[in-house]
Amino acid sequence: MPGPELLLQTVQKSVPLESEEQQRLLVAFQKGTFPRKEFFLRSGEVCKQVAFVLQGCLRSYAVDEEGTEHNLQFAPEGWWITDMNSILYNQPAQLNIEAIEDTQALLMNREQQELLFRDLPILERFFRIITEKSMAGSHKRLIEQVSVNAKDRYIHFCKLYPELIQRLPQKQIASYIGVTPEFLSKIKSELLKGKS
Amino acid sequence: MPGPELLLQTVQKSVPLESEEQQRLLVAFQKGTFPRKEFFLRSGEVCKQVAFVLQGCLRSYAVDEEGTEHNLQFAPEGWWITDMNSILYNQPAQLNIEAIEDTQALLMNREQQELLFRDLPILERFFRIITEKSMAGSHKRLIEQVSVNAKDRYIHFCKLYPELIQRLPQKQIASYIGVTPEFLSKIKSELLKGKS
DNA sequence: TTCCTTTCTTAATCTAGATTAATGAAAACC
DNA sequence: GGTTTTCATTAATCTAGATTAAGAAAGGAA
Repeated sequence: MPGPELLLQTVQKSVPLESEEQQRLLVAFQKGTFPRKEFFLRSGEVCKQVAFVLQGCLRSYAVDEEGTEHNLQFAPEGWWITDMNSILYNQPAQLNIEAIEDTQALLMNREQQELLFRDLPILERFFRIITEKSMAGSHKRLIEQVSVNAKDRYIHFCKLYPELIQRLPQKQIASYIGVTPEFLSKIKSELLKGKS
Repeated sequence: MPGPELLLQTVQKSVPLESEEQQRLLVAFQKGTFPRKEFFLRSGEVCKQVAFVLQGCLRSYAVDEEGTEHNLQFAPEGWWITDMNSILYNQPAQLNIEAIEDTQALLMNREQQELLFRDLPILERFFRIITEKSMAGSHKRLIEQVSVNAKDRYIHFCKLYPELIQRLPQKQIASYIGVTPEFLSKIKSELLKGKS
């Protein structure tokens, strides 16, 4: 059962917080526990909350017409995750967000967040900053997806998230880089041949 | 030569502004003029500014190893555009941002923007909100790219941006939806056949 | 230990979309 | 107003990655 220290640390990497501000921040959240395979959000529901992962790992994914899952994001410890389209526009989520491992998270709903911004403008700054950063990340991801082939996307993923390679089943990584598990298997065996 | 009214209108769709606040906002910007084919940003440069388009249209694109261009975003009147990765981390831009038409824009550099946030927290709110929205848009785009086929991506683009279909050369749209101009041509002829 | 489910691998075949090439039509430029 | 780039189209061929199928490994639960 990890405490909320990771959240305070994370926020304070971007903006300084007094002790009372820290308290005010924490009361905006509630704790959430998600055993492996349980859902934080199911597509069709309206997403009301943003999650900050303390332990474990969540993933967000969309399902296409053929029923194939496409991973959008992994959220291990210290990451934020939500369905921005659903929460912003109050629309049914296209995304599912599911625990890949037993997960502990801090959850904050939108109204709480807006009250928080009203009380502590510094936290509006924090969220402005992390939203800019995740915007930048999302752009990088899109560029990579359209302008790099599958093998190089895999190589890049390995460099960028070495700990996730250890931690996650290959099929989850395949779904993230946008190939079938069979093709990822082929890529890996080619890489092994090439190296030895 | 359009004035800055479009900017004030746009901001005030999200947050209210007093008259003095409006003035303070405007002085953070300078005017920029980009004849067709001129660049607001070239890859390799460090991006220092965000642009708000008053008239005309910009596009951002990345170039892959084979030299193929991949359009990330179009910015017609009322849209914001920048290279978030470059401006945030002060790194050489991966993106090019070029005028597709003769373009008038308002430009603001990062330091100006930070001073603006310090003076007017309400504008930090505004940028928090539009960054959230563009984050949501970027996510939608990524999901679409990986889970929908080219024909349906084109159909969706036509619905979403009917005015751009009129305005832009097909090759720019092809590059945005992630196909070659030849294949888009094929898609279009199939759609025509199907309809008649 | 054994059974059951999930995951990974290999290989054959298939397909959406790329590439190449050639032609005609617009625009843009002088 | 001609000429030179740029753009759109069609068609033949090619390829990265999907699909299908089937076996091997590797957990988990009991």
